[in-house]
Amino acid sequence: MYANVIIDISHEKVDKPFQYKVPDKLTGKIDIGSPVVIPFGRGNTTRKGFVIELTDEPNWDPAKIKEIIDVSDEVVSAQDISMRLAAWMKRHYGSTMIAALRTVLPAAKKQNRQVHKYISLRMDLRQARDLYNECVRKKQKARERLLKELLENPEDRIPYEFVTGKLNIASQTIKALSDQGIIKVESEEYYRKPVAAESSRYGKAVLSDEQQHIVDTVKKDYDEGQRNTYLIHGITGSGKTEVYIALIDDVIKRGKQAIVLIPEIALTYQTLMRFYRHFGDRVSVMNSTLSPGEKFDQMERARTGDIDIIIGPRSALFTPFPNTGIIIIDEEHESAYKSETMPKYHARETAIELSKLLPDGAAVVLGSATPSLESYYRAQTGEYKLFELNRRLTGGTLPTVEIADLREELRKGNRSIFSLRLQELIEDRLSRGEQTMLFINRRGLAGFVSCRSCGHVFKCPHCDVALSEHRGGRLVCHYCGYEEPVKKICPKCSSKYVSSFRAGTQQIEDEVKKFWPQAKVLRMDADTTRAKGSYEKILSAFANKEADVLVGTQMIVKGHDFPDVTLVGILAADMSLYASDYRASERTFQLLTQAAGRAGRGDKKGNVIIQSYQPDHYSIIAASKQDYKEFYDEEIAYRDLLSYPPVSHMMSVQIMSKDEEEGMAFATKLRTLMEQRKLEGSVFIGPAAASIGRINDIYRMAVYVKMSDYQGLIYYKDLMEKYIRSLEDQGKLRYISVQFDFDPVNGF
DNA sequence: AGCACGCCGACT
DNA sequence: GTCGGCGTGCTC
Repeated sequence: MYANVIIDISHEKVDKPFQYKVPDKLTGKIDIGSPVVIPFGRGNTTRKGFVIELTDEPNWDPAKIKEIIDVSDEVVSAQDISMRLAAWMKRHYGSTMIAALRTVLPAAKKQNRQVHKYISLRMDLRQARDLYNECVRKKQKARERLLKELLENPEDRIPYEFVTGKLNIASQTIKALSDQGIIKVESEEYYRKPVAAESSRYGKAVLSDEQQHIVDTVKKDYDEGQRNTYLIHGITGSGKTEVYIALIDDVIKRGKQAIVLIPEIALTYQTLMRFYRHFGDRVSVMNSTLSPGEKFDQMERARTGDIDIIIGPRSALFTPFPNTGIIIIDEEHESAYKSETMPKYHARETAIELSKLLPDGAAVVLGSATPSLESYYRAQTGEYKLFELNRRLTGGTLPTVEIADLREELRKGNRSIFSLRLQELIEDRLSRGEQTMLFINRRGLAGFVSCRSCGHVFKCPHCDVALSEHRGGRLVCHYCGYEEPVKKICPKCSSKYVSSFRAGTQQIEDEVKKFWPQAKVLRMDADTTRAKGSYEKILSAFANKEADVLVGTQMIVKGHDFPDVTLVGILAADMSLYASDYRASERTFQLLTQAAGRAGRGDKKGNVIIQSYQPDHYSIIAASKQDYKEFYDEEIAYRDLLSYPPVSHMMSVQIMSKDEEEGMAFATKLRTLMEQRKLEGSVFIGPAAASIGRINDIYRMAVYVKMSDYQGLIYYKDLMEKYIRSLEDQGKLRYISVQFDFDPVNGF
């Protein structure tokens, strides 16, 4: 048995695996991710390393392979935990160890180290000049070069990297000179701080009874040694952020640190500032706009105790705090918490695993106004502790929500995108100088086909998902591969208004201008926000009342309160319902609830119009009532019936191939492989073309496995991985790649 | 990174 | 000869 080990030193040249023999006495004690003590280098100095792979075959001259000395127990450093977490991610999500390590370990630290070392002269110039001459005479070239540089700039400190790099002087030489008292090596830490913090700290917010109850419970559990996962189901404006801050305060008092995950930094700027005002410069932010160097600096600041709190996207989970005490995941239902690249990890599950790996454990707090089915389900089963925050603290009354039946509109002869009721209300708001938001739900616009007369949607007879129209006039199911030709006439009501519904923000903008030429309209979508800063610019223009109407996609429903918005129109609420995956209803409900929450944030009463072709769909009805529980009960019954997550588990085996037929044949082969070793209670679906069947001329297809036992899915994954590896070793799998996605959130 | 090896000039 | 500094290359 051999183990591939990476050495615990951070330098490019040893940043690769080294192979060691696993001695008999250690077999079984060593696993992927284990910290081990190994002899290294000519002098066989003992070093710490981490096992990243175990194999039977040596791929190095066996005579040269040394033995692992021992498993390194004890002192659980931040790095040990990262390694274990990476190993867990590899097992749990089916990626390579290298990919897992890359995700878990801080980004490359090549340029711009956080610690700057400087070299300066430690003697007066005359002495130095004598020494220099002596070096010239003795032909001690390295010393000569360094002294020359120092003599030319006697006032300056020379950067260490310049000396070792440009001047090519070995570290030993520098050390010798330093030991002899000729030069001085100083190190100076500096960090790039992405946001200049306001140092003023605000006093404690007064918490409501509901809020205080959460804080007290979590504290009490913590004192009793319990490390739980909590779900806070709190409507918008119910004060989740104050609860987070109070919990963090407590954790910091205990000498521990806090990780706060948020979906996208740009969208929660206001929340961010609340943290800054409370914690001052003890808090730092990570986001995608930071350079790798800046990101690394934040990691370093965390490691060295310069900060106690990090706020950032899912990758902030891997912040190497010495002693993390709490992990908070805000807006936990957001799909951004699921990685789309290998390893396809979910921040929520990974946070919980991390809390278990931490030597003293950590509390995990999830918060959302519309929790994911996963979390609410686990709260129901008792796995998480559930808290409800039902009162709006910020005041403002809940808006009146009406559903406009678009089938009815068509019957009345209204073919415009706006229902009569919406037209009436827009007119009213324009006359009163109040603002309107028009929201178009474009998610999952894969080209579903519906009857505009009766609302009938063409669905797969086997899977209960909408069929998508593919070029060539066929309707295709992405789950099982079922196909049928596009029909010109609705099979239900014989109407000929059968069409795929496609409407963009541009169209809506034009339409508004046509109806109300006097209205000033702003548009926000992927096109208008491409330029840097344009997102904020549009939102602040709208906040300053430079426009009457804001038209946009889902990006307008998050963050930012507009007190003068008293009307929200959701133009095609069912758009996301027919996305061809099982989370369509959940996403629709979440989007509608959020969009509706935009109206009436000030003291004026708000209205919301939800336009839909399917006004009796439970996710639309529940959203109009702002009733989460009603939605949850319906949805969980559906998931249960069809064995979808969270009731069961699902693995998507994603095959990418240059050749369509070859890829399909391979997908079929994988299914057969699993069927030969079929486990009780597992169901196979596919292979079928992925919802995006081809990207960059690579064909994509998927096989799905549903099973209530997650470990069973891992068993299948290991089986396929082994098979794929054996093919790769024979060089037979050059144009096909396979990835696994467990409990997928984003369609493939 | 850290270490050893081989090379080279300087000094005894 | 030997000593000490320097540069290079390797580490399973």
